[in-house]
Amino acid sequence: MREFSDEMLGGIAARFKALAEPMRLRVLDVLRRRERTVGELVRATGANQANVSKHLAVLHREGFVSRRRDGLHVYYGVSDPRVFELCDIVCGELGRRAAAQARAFGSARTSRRARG
Amino acid sequence: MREFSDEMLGGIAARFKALAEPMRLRVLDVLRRRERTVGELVRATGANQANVSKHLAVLHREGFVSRRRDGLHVYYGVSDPRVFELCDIVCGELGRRAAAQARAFGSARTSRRARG
DNA sequence: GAACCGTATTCCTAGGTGGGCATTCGCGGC
DNA sequence: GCCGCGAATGCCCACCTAGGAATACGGTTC
Repeated sequence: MREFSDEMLGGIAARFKALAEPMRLRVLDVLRRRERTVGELVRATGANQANVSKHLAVLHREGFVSRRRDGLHVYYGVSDPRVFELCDIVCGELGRRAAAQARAFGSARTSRRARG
Repeated sequence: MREFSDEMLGGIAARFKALAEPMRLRVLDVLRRRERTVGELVRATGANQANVSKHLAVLHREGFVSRRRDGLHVYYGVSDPRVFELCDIVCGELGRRAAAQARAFGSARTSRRARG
């Protein structure tokens, strides 16, 4: 009567784990607009080259980014834009929770407008 | 020029991390249909009571499940059904990748149909 | 082919975390 | 109050992993 099998749970968890890292999310965020070389990502994120490569390997293994070699450079891109849907859903809830907290803390001042 | 601030990245990553665990996903899966007590979840998941409680604490901290006390029992429920959207998106990609792999492995037999 | 550039990989360490166990807490029954 | 039940917490251990430094790999240029 389960919706997900054990194997599926493992696979889903593995993909979530790939996203459960601020630096990897930042990499994806940088890739949002267009594909980038590893060097560009290093500059954009502030992390060192080895780490960026490792994070990219994880994202690639889980199918979030694509890889393309061009001479000395390797270009990475978002292979499925739905990953941003994931972030938006998570982020939306985050925003709602923050708003709820704000209402709770500042209820005397903002309660009317907050829920109005 | 970033879409997400550092703070947001941390929050998003924290929520993904809460989902990056097969046992927690299984708990959510059990809660999909209706709310349950901790004891019911223990029986349904096969994990021991302490672990289930700890996983529920994580899910609760990140806002995925709600809590309701009723006498000796504590009922947990899914506080935002969108969490299943997250799983479905991730799972859908998983399915597409599996299908692609199946095509790759079975190319001798299916290559004509697979790649046209 | 030697030097060079960009990228990937390896080794290491410190910190985080799931699981098991024992204990404590919250609440109701007696 | 004491006991019993369900749930939460603390402690421990094994494992994993992000990050840093050094090194290896791949490809281009001369």
